[in-house]
Amino acid sequence: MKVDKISELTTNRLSVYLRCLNELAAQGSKTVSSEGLAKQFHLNSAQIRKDLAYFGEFGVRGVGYYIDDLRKHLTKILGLDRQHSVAIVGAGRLGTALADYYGFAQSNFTVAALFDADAKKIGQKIGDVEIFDIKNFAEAAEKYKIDVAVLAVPAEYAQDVLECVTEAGVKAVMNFAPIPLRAKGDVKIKNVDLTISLESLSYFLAKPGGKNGKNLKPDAAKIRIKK
Amino acid sequence: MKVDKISELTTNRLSVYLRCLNELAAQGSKTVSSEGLAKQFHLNSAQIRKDLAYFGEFGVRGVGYYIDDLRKHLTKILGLDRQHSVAIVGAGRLGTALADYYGFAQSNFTVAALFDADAKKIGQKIGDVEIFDIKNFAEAAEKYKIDVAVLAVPAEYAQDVLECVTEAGVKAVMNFAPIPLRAKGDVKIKNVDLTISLESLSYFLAKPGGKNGKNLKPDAAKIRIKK
DNA sequence: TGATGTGAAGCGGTTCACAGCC
DNA sequence: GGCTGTGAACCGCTTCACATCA
Repeated sequence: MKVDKISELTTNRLSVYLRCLNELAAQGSKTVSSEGLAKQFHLNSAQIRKDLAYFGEFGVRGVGYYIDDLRKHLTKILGLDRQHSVAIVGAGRLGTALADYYGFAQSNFTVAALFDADAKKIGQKIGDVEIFDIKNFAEAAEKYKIDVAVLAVPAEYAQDVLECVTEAGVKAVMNFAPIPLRAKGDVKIKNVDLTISLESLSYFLAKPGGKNGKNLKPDAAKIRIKK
Repeated sequence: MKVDKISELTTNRLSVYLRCLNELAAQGSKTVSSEGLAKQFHLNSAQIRKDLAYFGEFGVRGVGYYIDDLRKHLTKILGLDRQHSVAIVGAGRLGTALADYYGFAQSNFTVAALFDADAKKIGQKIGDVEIFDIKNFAEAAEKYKIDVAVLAVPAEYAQDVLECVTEAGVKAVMNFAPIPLRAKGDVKIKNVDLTISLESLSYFLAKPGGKNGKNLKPDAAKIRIKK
């Protein structure tokens, strides 16, 4: 297995494992087996072993994994040993809320700058972070060494903003706009689509057996015109 | 295929299809083929047909789908024809930002109440929405007919809050806290884990070939202790 | 002995390809 | 002729089960 063909499902789980290990370390544990981790955090032990084995042989047979050692490896693998500099584009409610989201710092991300197109907002500060004109993104990106952009703009502007930030050399983008974006080249986009999540909840509530147990008409389950 | 065994991947795509159809309708189109949809929005035509066919025979052979008709079906299937009433728990930055997130209204969700444990916040209003004491969740939930809870609280409180809201009868929960929650019974939880998304971006930037093309040492790709 | 690392089996979702229908 | 609806093939991820090794 080549390291560049690892699925995102695997890397997402690495984040989860790291959290679990942090918790165990805080409790004073020194080692843990894949089975122990799985039991405690409702995971699958074989999957843990397989995920870790993609990156190296971190375990000791008969013992398990040394927690501190494995934490260091995962931190390195996930790139959490380096600082990242974030630009948030869109200084509306969501953008400004994200500007002091404590989760950023937790993962070695620093919000370095906000951007907006609204002249009234430019120059204001959210905490320590100044709002700049999106037109000046490229120079600010260089100055602050931005390597991650968060898109918190209305859907209709998202594609344009994406092109703006990728042209400035940003390779990692977190998109909150509810539309699929198309990027050229080697750019990673993570979509956080709250609309889809909401509608998924709505589907769950609406579907037969969703909200009110099984007391909806069962023959409403499938609409069939013929057959 | 029973309607209750449909994967979440499918229902998520239904949301996407509905968006696409709304866009086409706004442009004045009347019908569209699965192939047409796929081409325009970078989807797979077979998958569109299969997803839709789980719920009925909405298409017409030789023609395609009538856009308005299909929109109505999808709206019904996703439960977007009924109003939902949302409680946001946690009146911090994120919770208050979500309180006037326009995406809620778009999907027929109304934010009816905010909740917090901080006495200083209780009684304040964010827009039209009042902040209540989380201790009074059950009665407020009944009064406002809350059917969806959004958890925007620190990770260490999330499980307790979850139990509080599910005991009040809430069956659909959107969780922003970066920990996996365990619910009893027939409760749907949607996790929006920004930490995992961020760390996924971090992984992408850190991995060989991620940020700087292919100019990192190739032999750093896989750490192998032996073999 | 006890737990890892891993080939093989199992499973679910996606894509193909075409019969069936308008 | 054109496009849907769908069985079958395909593919990738998960889980199993065990050889391997401390």
